[in-house]
Amino acid sequence: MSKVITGREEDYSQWYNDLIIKAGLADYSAVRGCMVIKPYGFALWENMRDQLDKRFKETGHQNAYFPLFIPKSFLSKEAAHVEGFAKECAVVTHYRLKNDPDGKGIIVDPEAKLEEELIVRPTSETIIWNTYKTWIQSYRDLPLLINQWANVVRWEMRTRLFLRTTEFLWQEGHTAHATAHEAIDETIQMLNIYAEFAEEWMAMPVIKGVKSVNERFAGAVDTYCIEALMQDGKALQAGTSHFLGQNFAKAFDVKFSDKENKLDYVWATSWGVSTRLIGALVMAHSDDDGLVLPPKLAPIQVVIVPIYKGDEQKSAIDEKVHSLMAELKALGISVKYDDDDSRRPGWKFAEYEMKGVPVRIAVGARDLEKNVVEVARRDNKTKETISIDGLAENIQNLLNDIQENIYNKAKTYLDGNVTKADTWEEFLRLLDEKGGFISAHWDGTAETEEKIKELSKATIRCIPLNNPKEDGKCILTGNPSIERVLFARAY
RNA sequence: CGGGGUGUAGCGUAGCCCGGUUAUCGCGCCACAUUUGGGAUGUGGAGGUCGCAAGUUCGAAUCUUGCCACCCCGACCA
Repeated sequence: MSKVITGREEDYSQWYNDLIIKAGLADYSAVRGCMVIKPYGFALWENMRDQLDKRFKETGHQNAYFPLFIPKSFLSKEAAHVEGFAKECAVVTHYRLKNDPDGKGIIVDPEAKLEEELIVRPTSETIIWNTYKTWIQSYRDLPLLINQWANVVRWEMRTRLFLRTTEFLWQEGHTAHATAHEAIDETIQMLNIYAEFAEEWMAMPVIKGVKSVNERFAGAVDTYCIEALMQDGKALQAGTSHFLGQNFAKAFDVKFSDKENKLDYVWATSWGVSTRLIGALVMAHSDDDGLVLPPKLAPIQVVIVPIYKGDEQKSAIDEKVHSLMAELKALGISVKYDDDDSRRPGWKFAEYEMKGVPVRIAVGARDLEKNVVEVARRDNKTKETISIDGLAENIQNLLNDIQENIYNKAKTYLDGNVTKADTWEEFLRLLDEKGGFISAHWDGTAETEEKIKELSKATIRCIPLNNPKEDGKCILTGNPSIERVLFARAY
């Protein structure tokens, strides 16, 4: 286990920040709480986005785009929704600047005050449901299955690269259905897509579950989520899928005529994942040497480093590498040849380890004589000398091995860190000494949940799907309980 | 908004307590040479409103006051 991960919380934060900046994923910007996603980080996001987008389309969804600005009055139409987001909204009040009459630069023109203020969307339910009202009249218009890729703004007190920034990128799906049953099926379907993506692509095992009332999305009937476990023992909500019931349909008066010509409100879902997934990826797999990226998402899957003395050796290596790259690319493997002469091999080795490139191939004159190359894998840092014949296929297999190995390692960690607690003392001790998820009985009341949070800083992450029923006593109050739920300290 | 901390070159810093020539060092950057199998070496060079403003003083990175920004911890949260 890493030094940094067992260390103090502050050190871990520092390490996380430094790693993201050093690996070239992102950087803080001139704007408070906002970050610049750098090309390497964005390439990673694009890979995630493409795969998710493909799954959305396979399940019948279409992309669309709705406005960045939301009239203030829209936000207040759903009571719980406005309550949940009011405290973190950026508000546009004016539409013009002018020169300061005192000659000191530029000021907001007081003449240009907006009649109604605009909110920079913290999420798009309201503007979307306002639009859906005009799109939906009949059951023939349903289901309406829309997704949008967008940015949103939430004015959080404290920010943290990728995990919580003032502006972030995400996708938000918003669907309308004729029946509650169908909407719930959609909610679960999307949750499953997120879980599969996390596990198969990010190599990050997750627990699927449903949120308690306190942790539920503002305006939802039920919030389903995937929860992942970071290497420092804290949980991270990696995606959510909400069954909204008829709350937004009622707030925005979205009705449809069914086959019997009866008028009813539609049933809704919304679901989203964000660039937070990149933060999750970093904290799930990284080690003291830098990032460890799963091959399926790595912007660069293979890097080739030449080792040579003089032009003659270099051109012999170039020739071999170019044919090798063609073979790798033919198998759909993204490969970079770093023959930058201003960096030495050792520097490059360290650099690509920091960046989490899954496989490194070193080719030198010595190797060419023997028709071999040195292949190093990032996940377990082992090196092997492999024949150039059939190398591309071997690399492809190796990438699959690495993907699997990273997942298995994370899975073992997760499985080993879901611990049962039956007394309050044990609960606190586990949180402090071990971390991870604590499976414990809870009396089901919001008050108890709140009290537990106050006393221990742990929240209910979820009630796992298919959770076994089991009679017990609440960890705090001793009141009767019908099942265990998962607690953790979380990001 | 509370607690803690930091602002000096692209990055990291010394100097501040105890005011005094041309602001220290390392990394990085530019040029040349030698190098290249785990973050090379030498020589030369460029790069600074010492966070901002006012004050004290013959003289301020250094002292005083005010302000600003950022980071960490807490409340809030995808």
